[in-house]
Amino acid sequence: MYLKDIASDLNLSKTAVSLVLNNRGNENKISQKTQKRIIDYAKKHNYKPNQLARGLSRGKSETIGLIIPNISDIFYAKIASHIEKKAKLYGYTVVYSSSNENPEIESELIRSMLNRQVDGLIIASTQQNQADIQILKDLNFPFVLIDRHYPNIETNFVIVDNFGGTKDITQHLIKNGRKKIGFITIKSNLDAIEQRLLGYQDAIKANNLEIKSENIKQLDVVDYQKEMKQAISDLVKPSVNVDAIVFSTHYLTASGLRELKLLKFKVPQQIALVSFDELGAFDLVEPPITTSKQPVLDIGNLAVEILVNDIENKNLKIENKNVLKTKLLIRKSCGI
Amino acid sequence: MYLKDIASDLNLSKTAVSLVLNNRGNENKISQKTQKRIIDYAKKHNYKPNQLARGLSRGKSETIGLIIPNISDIFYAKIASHIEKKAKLYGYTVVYSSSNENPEIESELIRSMLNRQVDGLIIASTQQNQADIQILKDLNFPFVLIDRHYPNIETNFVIVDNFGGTKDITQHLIKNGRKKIGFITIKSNLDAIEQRLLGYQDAIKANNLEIKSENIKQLDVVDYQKEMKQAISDLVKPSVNVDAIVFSTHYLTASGLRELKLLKFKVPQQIALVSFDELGAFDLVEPPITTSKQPVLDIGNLAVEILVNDIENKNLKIENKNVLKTKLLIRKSCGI
DNA sequence: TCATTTAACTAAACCGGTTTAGTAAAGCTA
DNA sequence: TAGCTTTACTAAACCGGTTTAGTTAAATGA
Repeated sequence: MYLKDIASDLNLSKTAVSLVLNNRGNENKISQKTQKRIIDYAKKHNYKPNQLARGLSRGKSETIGLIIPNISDIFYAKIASHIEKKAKLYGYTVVYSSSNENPEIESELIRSMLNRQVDGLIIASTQQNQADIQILKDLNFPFVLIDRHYPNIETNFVIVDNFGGTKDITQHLIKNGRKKIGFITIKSNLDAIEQRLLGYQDAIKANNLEIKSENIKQLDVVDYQKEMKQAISDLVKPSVNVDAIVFSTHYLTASGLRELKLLKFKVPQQIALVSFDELGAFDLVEPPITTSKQPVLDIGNLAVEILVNDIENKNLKIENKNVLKTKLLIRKSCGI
Repeated sequence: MYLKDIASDLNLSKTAVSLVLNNRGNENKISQKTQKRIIDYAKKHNYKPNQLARGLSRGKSETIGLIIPNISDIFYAKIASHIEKKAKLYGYTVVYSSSNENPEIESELIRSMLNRQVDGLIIASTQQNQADIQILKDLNFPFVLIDRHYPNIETNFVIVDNFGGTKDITQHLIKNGRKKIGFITIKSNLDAIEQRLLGYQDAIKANNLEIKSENIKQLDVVDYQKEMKQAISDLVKPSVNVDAIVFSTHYLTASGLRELKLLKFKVPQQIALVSFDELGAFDLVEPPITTSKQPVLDIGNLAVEILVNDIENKNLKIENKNVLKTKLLIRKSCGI
């Protein structure tokens, strides 16, 4: 059932039908009687407009594109879920794609989404794609960066206080008497990862402890599972002998704990540990893991609010640069 | 840069440009020289067709719609990730939406996806929406059901052997000497959930144990966290006194273990437990949890293969009704 | 009572592609 | 050298909506 069918069935023009079904009947002086006929007929035949045709002629698709590194990472999956729910409230559908941390794929995805006429983009960027972000900005195309942003481009963003969050968990270890604290992170140019390292170092410094390079391990993003073995054994060997470890991501924490268990270490008695970011069952793990939890709900909601505001030019006074606080969840792994 | 711009810049018709850029230059006898001019010019100006216009006129969108209960459930997130990767190989983009187990939302999503001219659908249905599935079938619209299917409609599907998987883990408990085995599941009409109960019961029967209704707890899908307390205390009270519990989903397992820990039960010494389906850190939990792991990679890949085969009418002989086996991962929670 | 306004519509252009049905010119055949 | 093919294109219709610029008939005003 197409618009023209309704029109011819009711002996009306496509225009009249289109106007009425878009709630513009009154302003266009279509009589109440005719409006009712159209609406009733459309409802009766369950008419739904072809969104491609609609999008093509209006230059709008009521669709938000979401580009994230990986939908199977629970962190991004949760954000995606919140984004979807919030977007739905505003009448938008979400198209998502994963970049797998590959800037070329990200670039291709951005272009492909534009060709699909998405009305706006939410991007957790690889942070190695400044060019496309700049293009989006120059085009004045609505978009919001989440989780990662480009410090030297002025954009909307919703990120997390990685520095503060990591500083918090590190301080917490120190407060509980740990003095030789290791830090395991990934090799990465991501600002978020950099900030976590700085947060760790800042906590160490602030407490008059020494920042030792031998205490800091940077693993390959892909091969971290293999490299974890070496990293842990380096940190526990007598000459280093850390009494606590800060992990910069949830998957590193899981991997590290796995390794410590294999080596029969007592956590937290011999080695305490804390994690930046949370995994589903971190409260069930033995020992339950102290984390800085990221506010995934807020990230998703805010991103959509900013984006929709931008798309629809509502100019609600929404702060468009957001650094959200993490929440410290104290559990046993830090050795209280 | 639009098609017509290329055409006028090169003094050609839109037709010629369109044909060449769709690799149909040769069959339409466009000279090699002209083809090269077009291709070079398009590349130079980074021309990308408007997908809405393309979709509208071809009646195809190169898009697959994915409808799942909840993208933030790691099980579906993983499937979504595999679907996306596989779909990309075939040149399709994925649009997803979550139904939140609400059949009305599911129905609305199916219609909305059709209006968006998706070329095919992959649906993990609420199983309370037979009507729409039947409509899709009657329309001869390409779709594949995953995770849940409608036993009395002939459709493509990729599901998991819920019966066998649950029977396996239950048998495993029995083999290890457990005799009074509880079963905690959710109240649900889902065939998958039903099959898990039957698998549990079948294992009990096959081993000449008694199926007791007091051993079986069915919790509300939404309020399971609250009801878990009561369920566990019912199962452990002296008159029932189970020595093992089978959980029918990963989140029930997490919740149940949390409760058992609160009550200071020794798992698996006093109560062993096994889980149908896996959560990220189940190997790190204390004790590590024995599960029947679902083959998420295969579910995703197969679903896309069947769907694309269907969409493109390739008629590769792909089995279109698939019941995949789960994999038993034996860890300490079952008390070996 | 005739000009003007208003109510209630509609025809046709448009969005940016694809596709059908040609066409002009060159090449080939008899 | 007229008639048929083939080559290398193109004009215009089409996809299914939205939107602009009217049009017609009735109502109002001076």
